[in-house]
Amino acid sequence: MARSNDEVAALLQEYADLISITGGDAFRARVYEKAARAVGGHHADVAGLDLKGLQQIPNVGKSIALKVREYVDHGSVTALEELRAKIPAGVRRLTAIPTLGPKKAMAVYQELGISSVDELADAIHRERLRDLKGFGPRTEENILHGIELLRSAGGRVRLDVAMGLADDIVAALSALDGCLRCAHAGSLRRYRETIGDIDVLAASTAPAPIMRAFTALPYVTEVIGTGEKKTSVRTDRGLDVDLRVVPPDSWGAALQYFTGSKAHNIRTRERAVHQGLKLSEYGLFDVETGERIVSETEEEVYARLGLPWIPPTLREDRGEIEAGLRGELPDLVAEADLRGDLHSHTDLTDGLAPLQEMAEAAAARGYAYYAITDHGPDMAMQRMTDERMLAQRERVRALDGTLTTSGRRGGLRLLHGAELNIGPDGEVDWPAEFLAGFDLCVASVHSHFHQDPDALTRRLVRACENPYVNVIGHPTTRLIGRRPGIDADLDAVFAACARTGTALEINAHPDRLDLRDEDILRARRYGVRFAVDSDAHAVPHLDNMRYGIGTAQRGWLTADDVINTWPERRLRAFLRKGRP
DNA sequence: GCCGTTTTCGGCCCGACTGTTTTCAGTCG
Repeated sequence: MARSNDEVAALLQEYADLISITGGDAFRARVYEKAARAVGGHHADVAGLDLKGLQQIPNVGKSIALKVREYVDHGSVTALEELRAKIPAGVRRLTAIPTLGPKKAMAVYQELGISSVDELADAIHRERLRDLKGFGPRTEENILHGIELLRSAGGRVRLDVAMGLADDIVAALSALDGCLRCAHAGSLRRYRETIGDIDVLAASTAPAPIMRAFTALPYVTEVIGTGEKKTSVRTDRGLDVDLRVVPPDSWGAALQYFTGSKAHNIRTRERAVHQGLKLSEYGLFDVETGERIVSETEEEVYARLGLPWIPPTLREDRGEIEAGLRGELPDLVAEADLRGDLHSHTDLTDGLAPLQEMAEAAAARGYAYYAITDHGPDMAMQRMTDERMLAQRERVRALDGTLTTSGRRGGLRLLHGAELNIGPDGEVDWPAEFLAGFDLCVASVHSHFHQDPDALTRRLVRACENPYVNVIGHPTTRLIGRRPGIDADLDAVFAACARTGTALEINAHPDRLDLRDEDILRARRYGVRFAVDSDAHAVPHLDNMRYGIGTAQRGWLTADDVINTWPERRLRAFLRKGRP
């Protein structure tokens, strides 16, 4: 069941937008924006907080707390309703057009009464914008072009798609003579689940040839803007790419700056200001003398601000600055910590590769253990039977320990498991006697997504209470950009996982990344353990683990939180789940 | 409207690029 936080965050963001459009105090608008983000990311449901509790949330003071209470109690906020009465919703939507911000939106509304994208396009064709101050022919062109882009709905792109393109670009630019360093930054370096555009950073003393090579890349369809230091292009992959070229000795400051997030940067720059310093992409400077203090590495920049180096996956202004100041940044789980993968398929069900190939690929990754978890019979299309599953177990046992796994003593340990289906009432494919024969069971929801929240919650909690269910697979079943997660009370599920010794999966497939980072942050407060799994249906899917680890890091997880980093003995003890 | 190692008022991140400007506003990240 959806928490009120997301609704309230949307409301506060709308209020901020309307303040900007009406020309209100820009600082006031910024506070509402910051409060919106803080509410959205707050662990507790704001519907259950009193005024005092609300004011514990950063950037929520008395005034905003009162508005939140008003919304929770009455379903609306008077101040917001008043602004909505002045500014039609369509005017706010105009600001979604690239190059058209709050000022221009207000201008066309006030001067011409335009309050929708269609009306705006029409007005441009009738040359009605010509007489407006600040609007020239290029502005019209840009707005029309922006409307086209908006309508073709580029949207955000899957993490792995963006990573592939970024790797290509970095490789191409790195090969150039004058390019001393090159790397991707931005939300991609932070492993956000979707990517709006790619930021690439290069170090060079001669930017021009790099800019030229960049705009000439084969997948570039349009140059949005180009200068000596920055060039932006559109590509045929549905992604825009920004390239920044900086002097080599600015590399650290530039990488820090272009990695973001914006909110994290604002916090670091504020810290700089309080110390009489100025932080930009060119370095950390003394305000008085203008002298550059540090700039070559990220570590130096953070250190001079009194902070340890902060991993990019934490840079979201979710408390990482405060934790850094206290020396309490988590020692994040890394891909190298993984000892195995606990969720994978073979061609016995809907996987593509046979058991042997999947196991060999796992061994090649240097895993100590690897679980085969094909679907149970409740997924009728998979044609699973007891006999087929038991026959697979024979083959798994025969293969167990026989494959040399790189960099480890002893052979790859194979675990025989299953991905069970959690039925509408929380029951799973097999009775206890049969389940007892597996080394581990993942259990996941695959259908009946639209039950009411109570039923969905009971269903997942009941699965946790099954002594043979060790991992809840892709817990919300969302598909990024295509299907929202189920509407269960996740807090109740998290509590049940912690109570019963059931791990929550972080499914590493870039379509899922489920649990998502914000849910992980909440779940870990309950003391839940996690399994970062590839859910591989083919050999190349094993490489998706990096996205699962990135997501786990965004949820502030350490290796100790993740059961498939544990030594085999500790893992097996966890999988017994307190059974006799 | 929030906040505080400049604390109850006076600040609030910084720079690149574009277009319409004769010196700068708007937008973006």
